[in-house]
Amino acid sequence: MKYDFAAIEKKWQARWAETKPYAAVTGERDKPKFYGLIEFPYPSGQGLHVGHPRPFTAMDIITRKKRMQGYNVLFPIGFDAFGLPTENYAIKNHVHPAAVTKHNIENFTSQLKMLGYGFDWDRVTDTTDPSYYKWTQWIFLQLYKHGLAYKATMPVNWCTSCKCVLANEEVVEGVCERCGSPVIRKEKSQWMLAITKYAERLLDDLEDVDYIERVKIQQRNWIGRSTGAEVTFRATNGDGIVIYTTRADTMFGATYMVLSPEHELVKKWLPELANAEEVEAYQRAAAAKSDLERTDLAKDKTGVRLDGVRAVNPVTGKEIPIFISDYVLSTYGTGAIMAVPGHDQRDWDFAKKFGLPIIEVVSGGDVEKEAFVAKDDTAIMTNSGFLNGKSVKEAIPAMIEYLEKEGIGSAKVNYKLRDWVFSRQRYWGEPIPMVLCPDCGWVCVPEEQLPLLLPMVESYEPTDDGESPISKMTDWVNTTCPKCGKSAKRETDTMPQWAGSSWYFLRYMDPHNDAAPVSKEAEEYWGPVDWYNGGMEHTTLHLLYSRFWHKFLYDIGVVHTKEPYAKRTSHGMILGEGGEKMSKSRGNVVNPNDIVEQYGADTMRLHIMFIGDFEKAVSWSNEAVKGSKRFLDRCWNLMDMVSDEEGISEKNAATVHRTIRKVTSDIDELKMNTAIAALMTMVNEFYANGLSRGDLKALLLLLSPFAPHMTEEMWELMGFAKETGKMAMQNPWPEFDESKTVASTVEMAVQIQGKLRGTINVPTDSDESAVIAAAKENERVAKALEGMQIVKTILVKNKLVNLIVKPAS
RNA sequence: GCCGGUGUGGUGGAAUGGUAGACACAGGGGACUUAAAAUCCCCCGGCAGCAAUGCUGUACCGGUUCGAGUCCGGUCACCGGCACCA
Repeated sequence: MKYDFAAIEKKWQARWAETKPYAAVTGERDKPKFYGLIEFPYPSGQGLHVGHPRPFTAMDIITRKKRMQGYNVLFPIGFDAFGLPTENYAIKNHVHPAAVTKHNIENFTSQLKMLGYGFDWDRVTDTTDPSYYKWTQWIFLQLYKHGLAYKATMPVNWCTSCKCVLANEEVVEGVCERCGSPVIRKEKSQWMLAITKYAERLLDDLEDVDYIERVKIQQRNWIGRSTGAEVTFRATNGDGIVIYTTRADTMFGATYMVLSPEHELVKKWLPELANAEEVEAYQRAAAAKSDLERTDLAKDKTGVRLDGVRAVNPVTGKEIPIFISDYVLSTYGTGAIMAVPGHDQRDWDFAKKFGLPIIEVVSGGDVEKEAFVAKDDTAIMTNSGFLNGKSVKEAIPAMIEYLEKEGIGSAKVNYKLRDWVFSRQRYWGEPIPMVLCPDCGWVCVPEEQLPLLLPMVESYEPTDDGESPISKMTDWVNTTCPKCGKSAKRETDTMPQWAGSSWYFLRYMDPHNDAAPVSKEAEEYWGPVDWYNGGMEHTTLHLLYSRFWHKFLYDIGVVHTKEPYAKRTSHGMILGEGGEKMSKSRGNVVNPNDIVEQYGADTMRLHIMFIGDFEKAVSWSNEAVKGSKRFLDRCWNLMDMVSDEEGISEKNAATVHRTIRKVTSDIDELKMNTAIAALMTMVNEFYANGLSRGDLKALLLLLSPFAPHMTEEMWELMGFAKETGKMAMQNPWPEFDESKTVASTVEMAVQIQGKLRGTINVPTDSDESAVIAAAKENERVAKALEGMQIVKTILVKNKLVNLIVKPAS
């Protein structure tokens, strides 16, 4: 009988839809729970591409194995469906984004079902469903009520093409992460979320979670904690200028100061400056620069000296000039620095350009050539009064202690992380449930009025003045103040795409709850997510944002754990043939549908796992898929050669037990490629030795997470389903017997001086004398030993023996 | 510049400090077949050799070790992240 994958896959998918073997049971106490999560897809119009099945199949395999190991498994799926591509498609084709979304979700759903994933389809969550975004809005209101959401006018990243504000995390190398258009700075009033208040916890709690190291490192870098000191410099007009420095030790070398162009003291001082016009011109020029231009011009320092105000270095007592320059950022530290050109390269560059004095206060370099920035023990303070002779490491705390005693400074921790710009001037997102009343200011939409539905509009086009399309819907915008009843206006901006995805994993636990985002009972049972796999590109966006929301929900008692995800792993990208990124323009996009049609879902699943190291990028090869199909064919054909023998056969025992051990541990370690290789080896052995019914049974159970359709069909055809009364996937995961993994004889390597000279077959666990005796009988070894005497032997049991020899005397 | 990662056959990739190249793809040979496909079996890093076998080989240079793809020091190349963060 031929392996008719199309019919088999259709049959089993229908049976699973009917019997729901993947349903998770909230509150099941007889089994341990396991919550496996994958990042829910954005339902794009192109449908699933080969990038999706990689993480999905891996977690499907993990959760299938967990079920067989007796866990109550939650493996859910949903759709992160708000977002720009859908909106843009809707604009172009004059259809409502909701209709586009519905259509795309249907398409995705059928594709996911086609691949045979064991999702609990009764828990599907869609971020654009009002019954879902009701709770996204509710969480926003809680954030607002706890002072973590606020409206602020500030320079924000503005995408010139999307006509929309972007979060810092969405700007990559000065251009929009989505569309690649230049990003400029624009003063706008925006909703902000105070993620910086959680910076320390987001950093510290990384210690308690099992994330792969590069994710932790990337989050740490993004949060960017630095320790230093804040110091007040006195200006000649009496004002205090607060600066932040990590190098308090170098204060004796501070020969000038720099404020960011946007610094408030500059505005205050303008009237008393002799060159106010020049200063204002510089400020205007800096504001007009895009992020890209700011970084492009990094090499060439610009700035203007403030003519009329100077500062006093508090440790030297000397008067020093003050500049404004855009190399000092308004958004980090205090927006003002003391410049130490001898020991900071940026200050050095600026000082050289403006002819400012450079003083060496740390010896060891040549400050005439470049800034000397070393901080190790060999760097010794000089020209620095009471610090002279100390190392930099000693000098920093000594100076901070001095500053604190004098009352002019104190230790300070700073973070690179900025607050999260939370409003978007687009249609297809969650409306922000706030009302602006001329008398009461910002007022929350009452919780009982949620969800605040998106209004139907005629056009979704963003406006050139940077207002949301909803702003034109006067019926919707004009409302009454929930507090005082007077006429008021609704917020017309919507939430960013990251809002809905910041808590969706909680909704899966209790997807139909209308009284709370998630019930206490369900959250306490399922939380936290045991294993979350997703892309590296979400490390500083989604992953950080959702940790922040979760910590907030913890603080207000919605969830019982500080961290949402106990474990986080990450998959590499699937590249096109030749290692290039898949893209429509290159024409190298692989559609999973085509693979499934040609080879079947089981082959697709198996191959995407076999293709290479899960964590690394791999290139897709249409040719290589055949190998995975061939393997499944070989498995199928085993049915023709299986003997009547029940139980694991004697001749295959070592192979079978070893394979069970290998596959079991490899799945847990996400080494699917070597797990499959081990299964292939086992099948090759079966072809060489023949196999029993028990051998085949073990193979089917081990293979069932990878190729669930074919294994169920074979399980049934072989009569195993009748015997056990269960589908293969409902049987216990096979156990291995360590004692049976070893064969009676082993092949050992014989080395002489560390070089391989031959191999010998000896009984397992042979001792040194037996091994050496056997080695001497080996022709090649004997030849190499001629005229030599053995002076030392190193024996690695059952592996190798290394003979150290010297010429016989 | 800073922080990560990677470098192994024609290709994708395996190797708790212990027989480098498992397992596959491609390629070559054979069996079956009227033939092809499919299937089954064998070979497949390089150099030399009919072969047995020998030498050599994991980006490069050096070190530690009985033994190094693996550990240490240095160099080069590529990939990812951050980037005027004081």
